[in-house]
Amino acid sequence: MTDEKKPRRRPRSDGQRNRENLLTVAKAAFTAGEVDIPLDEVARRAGVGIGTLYRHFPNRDALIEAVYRAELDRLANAAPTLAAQHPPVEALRAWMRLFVDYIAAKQVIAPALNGLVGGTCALYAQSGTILQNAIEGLVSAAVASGDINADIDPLDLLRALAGVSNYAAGPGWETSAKRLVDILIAGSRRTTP
Amino acid sequence: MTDEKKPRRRPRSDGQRNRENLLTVAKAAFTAGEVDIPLDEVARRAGVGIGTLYRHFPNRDALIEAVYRAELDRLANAAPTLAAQHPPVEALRAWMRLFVDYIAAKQVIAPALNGLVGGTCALYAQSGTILQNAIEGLVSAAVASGDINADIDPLDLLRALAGVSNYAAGPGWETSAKRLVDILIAGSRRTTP
DNA sequence: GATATATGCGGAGCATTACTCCGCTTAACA
DNA sequence: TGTTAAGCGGAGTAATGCTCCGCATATATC
Repeated sequence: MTDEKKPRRRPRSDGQRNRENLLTVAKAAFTAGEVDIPLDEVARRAGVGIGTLYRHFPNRDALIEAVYRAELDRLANAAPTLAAQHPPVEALRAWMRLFVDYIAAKQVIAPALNGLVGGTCALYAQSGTILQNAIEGLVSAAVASGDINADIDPLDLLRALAGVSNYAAGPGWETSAKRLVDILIAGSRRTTP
Repeated sequence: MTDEKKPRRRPRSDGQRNRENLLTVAKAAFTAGEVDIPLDEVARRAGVGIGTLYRHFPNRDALIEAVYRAELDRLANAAPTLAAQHPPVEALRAWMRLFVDYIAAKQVIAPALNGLVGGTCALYAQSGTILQNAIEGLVSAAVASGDINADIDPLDLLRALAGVSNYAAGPGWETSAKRLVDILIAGSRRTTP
C-alpha cells in the first residue's frame, strides 16, 4: 500500500540552496516585523522566482511554519538540559523564562503566531507539539517531586505565556512577562497541607 | 482652535439603520468564525453597497473594532456589579471567569484579536483600555483588602487570559481556561507571612 | 567527456479582495 | 413643496495569493 518510491536521484544542490535562501530571507523579514510581506518580495530578495517559492512552500503558512520550526526546536531542546541542571520547579521556571527571553529577543514567534492561529490551527498544532512535549516533561517532573499540583495542564501554562507574548509591546513588557511566570509557578504550587 | 461645527442637520435615519445592519451582520459572521469574510459579502448581507460600508467604517479594522467595542463594554460594566456582590478576591475571580465565559460563548473576541494584534496594535490599545480599567479596579480592591500581592500588574492577568483565549480550541478548552484563572488567582495571593 | 532525463526554475497570468471615486438618490428642513 | 447636503451604490483600481507550463540544468549513465 505504501508505495514510497525511494528517490532515485540525490536532490539537486541548487534546490536546497534556494530553499535555504528563502528561509533566511523570510526569517529576516519576519524578525523585522514585516509579517505581511508579499511572497513575491520574499522570492525577489532570495533571488528566486515566485514559482520556486511556491514549490518549496505550497502556501504562506507552510513558509512561516518552516521558519519557526527551527526556532521552536532550539527552545524545546533546552528543556532536558535545564531539567538536568535544576530541581524540577526551578527547571520549569527557568524554561518559562527562557521562553520569554526568546520571544523578547527575537520577537519572531509571536507576530507569526498571530497571523496563523486564526485561520489554520493546524500549524500551531503541529509546531506546538514540540513545545508541548518540552513543557510536559518539565511539569510532570515537578508533579512527581510533589512540588506542584497534579491537575496542572502544561498547555495552560504554555498558552498563557504565548498569549502574553502576543501583546508584547512597550519597554516594560519583558519584566511583566517574567512576573507572570512567577505568578504561574506560585499558582501551580502544591498547597502544602 | 477646536472649530467643531455643530451638525446642522440630524443624521439621516437610513444612515443609522444601515450602520446597525452592518454591525449586526459583521458580528454574526465573526461569531460564526468567518473572520476573513470579504467585506463585499458583509455589505451584501446587510443589503447595502460596498461604498456605504466603507463610509461608515473606513477599513476592516474599524469595522471589527466597532463590533467588539460593544461587547467589551458589557464585559467591563460587569466589574462594578461583581465588586459590590463579592469580597474582593472572589469578585476578581468571578470577573475573570466571566471573561472566559464570554469568549467561550461568543468565540468572538479571540479570533478577531488574532487578525489585528499583529498589524495595528492601536485597536487593542484603545479597546483594551476599557477592560484594563475594569480589572484594575478589581485588583486594586483586592490589594487594598490585603488578599493579593501589591506588585501584581492587572494587565498581566488580562494578557494571560486573552492569550489563552487565542488558542481556544477543542471541547475541553473552557474548563482548562477556568483552571488557569484559579492558578492566576492562587499565584497572585499574598504570601501570608 | 557526452548524452539522457528527471528535477527544479521562473514569471506570465488568473482569481480574489481591500479600498476609491463620483454621479445619483433621498431624507431633513424651511 | 422645493432646496440642499448627507448619504447611497457599484464600477473600477491596485495589490496580492496562487497556478501553470515551457525552459534550464544538475545528476546519473555510458
